[in-house]
Amino acid sequence: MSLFNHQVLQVALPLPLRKLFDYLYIAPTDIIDISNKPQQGQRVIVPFGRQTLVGTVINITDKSEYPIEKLKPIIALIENETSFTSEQLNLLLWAAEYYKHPIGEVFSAALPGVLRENKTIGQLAPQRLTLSQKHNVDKKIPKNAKQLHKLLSLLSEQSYTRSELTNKDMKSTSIKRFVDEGWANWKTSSIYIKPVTADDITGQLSLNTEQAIAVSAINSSSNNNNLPRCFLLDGVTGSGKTEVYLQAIEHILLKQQQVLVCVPEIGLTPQTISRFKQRFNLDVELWHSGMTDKQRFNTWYKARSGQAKIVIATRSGVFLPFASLGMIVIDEEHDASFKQQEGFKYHCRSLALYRAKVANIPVILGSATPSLETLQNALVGKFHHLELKSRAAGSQLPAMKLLDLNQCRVDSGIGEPLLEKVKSCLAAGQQVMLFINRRGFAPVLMCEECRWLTECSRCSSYTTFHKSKNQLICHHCGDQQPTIHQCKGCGSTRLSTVGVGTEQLHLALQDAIPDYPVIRLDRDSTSKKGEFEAILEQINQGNPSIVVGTQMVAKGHHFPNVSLVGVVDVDGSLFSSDFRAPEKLAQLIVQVSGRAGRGSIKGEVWLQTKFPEHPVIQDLINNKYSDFASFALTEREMLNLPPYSHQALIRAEATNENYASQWLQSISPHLSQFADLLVLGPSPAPMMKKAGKYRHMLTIQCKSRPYLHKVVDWLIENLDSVQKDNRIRWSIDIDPLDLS
DNA sequence: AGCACGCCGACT
DNA sequence: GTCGGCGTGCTC
Repeated sequence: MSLFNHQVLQVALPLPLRKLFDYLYIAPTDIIDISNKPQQGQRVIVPFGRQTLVGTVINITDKSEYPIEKLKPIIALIENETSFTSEQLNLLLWAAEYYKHPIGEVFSAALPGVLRENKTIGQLAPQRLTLSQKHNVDKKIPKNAKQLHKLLSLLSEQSYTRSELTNKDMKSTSIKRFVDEGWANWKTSSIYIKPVTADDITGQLSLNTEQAIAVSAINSSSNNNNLPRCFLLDGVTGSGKTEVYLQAIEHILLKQQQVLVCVPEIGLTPQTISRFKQRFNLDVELWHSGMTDKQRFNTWYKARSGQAKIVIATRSGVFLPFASLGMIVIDEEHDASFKQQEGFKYHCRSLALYRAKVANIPVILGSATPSLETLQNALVGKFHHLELKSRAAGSQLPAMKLLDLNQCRVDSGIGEPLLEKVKSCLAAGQQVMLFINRRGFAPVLMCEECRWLTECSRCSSYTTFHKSKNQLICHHCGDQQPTIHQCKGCGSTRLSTVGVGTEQLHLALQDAIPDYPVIRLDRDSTSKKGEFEAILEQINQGNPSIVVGTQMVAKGHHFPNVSLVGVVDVDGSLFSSDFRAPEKLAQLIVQVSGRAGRGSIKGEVWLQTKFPEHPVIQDLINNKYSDFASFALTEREMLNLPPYSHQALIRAEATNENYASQWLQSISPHLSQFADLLVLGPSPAPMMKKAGKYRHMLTIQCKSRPYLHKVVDWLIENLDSVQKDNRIRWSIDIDPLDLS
């Protein structure tokens, strides 16, 4: 059915529904308004049931699947412009399809908070202080009023926002004077964006050969040959990755394009930011969750207008609009915080790669410990592999020590020699850091006599000991067996679990070393705002103390007085149910190695293990990360694990202990219609009981990504009809990282 | 997700 | 007699 002068708008609404809603658009008869025709990417305000919602126009047609007489007209087009660039529209449509996430939530996630409501960009655009024309201000300012003269000369060049003026040390009283006198006023006008010149860039460092090769490879990558434009910048700590970024960025800026720099959540440190600001006398903007709505809008706006030359952002920065994006840098690309774990579970790196491919611009993925996914891409030639192997003079690696826990007394997870070493460091006035990799920690039952571990009889995984159920559960395939009390290898009854938790370690240390403070640093102990910073401050004072923490402590911060780092629970990672645990452990060890012994003290890193001959352990202490990585990749290939296969995860949660698992169980038979598919589970999520909900998951693994997506499409289409159960809440995770 | 409607338990 | 619990169903 076609309607004269009526159009059907297919609108994405911020709802957890994988569909669009159709609305009528009735062209206004008013000739003045005729210019405001609906376009894709335009925000609209629509009636939805009893509420009104802000949505985004995705398609404009003249027919609808829905009975056309039931269609409601939109309330209004919010503004006379598109809220998403065509680059964003392309990215978001692809992302919704790839991650199988409700499209309205995807679009909503890409908007700054203030635009999720019925407000126009024009209303929110930052006000700029603009010089009035008629006044002869120069003569009216007293000679000795330096601030006012400086402000005048600034404003003679261009208009400024309040925050830009504050950044230039302008006092609010001076600004007020200008406004009160009528010399200048606040306007929302756009500004002339000055071209970037070589004068805007200062303080380049000279490059070593490897750095120079990397910079020239990136800068000479062009869009008219078939070489990949994605670069893995694989450089050890202290090898000068940042200088390579900066010089590659310089090249883009001089082409009058913008650069997006994505950093891990913890990576937005003042040092990083100031390094960019020192190098470039240009508009460097930030984008992260700690900013206010207004600050976020300003960055969004400046990226879109082209004013922001560089945006340093956490993962959601990949959605920002750019007038002319020229390059994306992902620093510490292996970092798990690039994957969103809740709601729309996208990976910043994957989206950056897609976005860059469409825009035909280069991407730099930088890391000292690249993810196996990225290394694999480099190996098969999808990415250029640029290596920086030499480190800056003066920095020396700490000594690595392996502590065999079979050969010494162990108390609460700490071997006696390590405890003695901790004491001697403290006595020498130094600090000690002890790490536990608790994420993915799962207790495995082990025989104290012959070191046999409880294995799953159905797959090649180890089973996890569940004390509450008194069962051994395989988190890989979900198989459950009653707990055994005798070793199947030697018959011994001396069975114990591998691994310790932070609390246990914290208490044990306080007990053993009462004279020094034991500082616990992890997500649980730092949930309150500012608490984390307060603890960091305490550590930074440098007084002898022991810091007990999880991986988060290893990132971004360096404490000057740490001479000893201990990785307490290496074995927990070796036998974890998460196949990525060894990779994470290797990354952690490389990172903490950079933490021990800065300055004059030579550091030591101690690894505790009951399996000193384990190949992963041997690789970690004797070889470089790259050796470990190629070993790990071989193993992944043998076991057909990612990146040699692809995974999708169905997570289900329910208030009843058994519902989620039973529901997932009933899904499995329906999947047998698909060939070449490995279905694992249901198995309990590592954090099985969370907020009173019982969580289980089903892993689907497949060699072919398109085929996997076909299966997931079928599931989404049929999950609610085949196995209707509204006591269950389920979600899908494509390319899951954290199997919890 | 909201927000209604709807049908059963403890309160003025 | 009603207030309110959250199960169920729908929203173009």
